[in-house]
Amino acid sequence: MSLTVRELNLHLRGMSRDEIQKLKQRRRTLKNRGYAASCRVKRVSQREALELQKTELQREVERLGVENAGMRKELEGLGARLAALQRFARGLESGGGGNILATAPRLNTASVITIVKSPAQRGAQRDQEPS
Amino acid sequence: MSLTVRELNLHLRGMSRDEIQKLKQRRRTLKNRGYAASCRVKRVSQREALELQKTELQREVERLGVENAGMRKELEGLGARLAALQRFARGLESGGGGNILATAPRLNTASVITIVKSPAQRGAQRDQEPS
DNA sequence: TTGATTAGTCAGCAA
DNA sequence: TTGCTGACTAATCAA
Repeated sequence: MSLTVRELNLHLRGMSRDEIQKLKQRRRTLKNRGYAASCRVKRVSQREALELQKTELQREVERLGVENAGMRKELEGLGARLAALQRFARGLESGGGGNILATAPRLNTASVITIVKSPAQRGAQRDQEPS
Repeated sequence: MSLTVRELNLHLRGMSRDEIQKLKQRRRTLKNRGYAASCRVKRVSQREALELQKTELQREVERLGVENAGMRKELEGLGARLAALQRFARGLESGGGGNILATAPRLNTASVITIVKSPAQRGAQRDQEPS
């Protein structure tokens, strides 16, 4: 079966035309059988590849989603801290030029420093409204 | 061909056993032809569905990636603003209890307020160090 | 019996 | 000629 045409012809000497045609057809049929088989194998492996890609993409979506949620939470926390600082700074401003100490006493300054120094994970600071 | 067995038998009266078997086989063959066809159709539509899902997932990954990059940038900006505020607050602290004005004059207070008031999209404020 | 699926066969296209 | 693929057939399995 795995002979070239030339090699095949070598073995075909001294055969009737009919026999030769029959043999060639047989050869073709056997080859076709193999082609059909590899065609099916290809079909299956392509489907599997597609499913694999799909799974990987799903994993990627999951990963990005988690990362995304984490950053959203971080942004929320930082936003709350900035808002608290903004309220504090407004207090300093509204007190007038010369009397900062009245509206922003030593204690408040320290608390701002504390807020600023704390890393990132406290959403409760949103509630620290100075009224 | 779309008759039930009962309906078929009605038309089978007065036929030789051979003819009946032949007809039944013919019926089966025709049905098989249909089954094979729908099997191929199914195979194709499943593949298309898989490809569609893959495309949608790729789009989702792209969307999440963009959203992700945006938030990362936002976090960066907020972080810079908080750091600047922290340096300012440290300046207030190190000046001692009674002399806040010396280390945090009116001008600096105003600049902090400006920083705090601006929404979110300016990365250049990192350079506004109160010194 | 019916419907689905697999493997083998042939037709027909493309390289 | 070779290789691939669609459609058909028969065999086989599950329901």
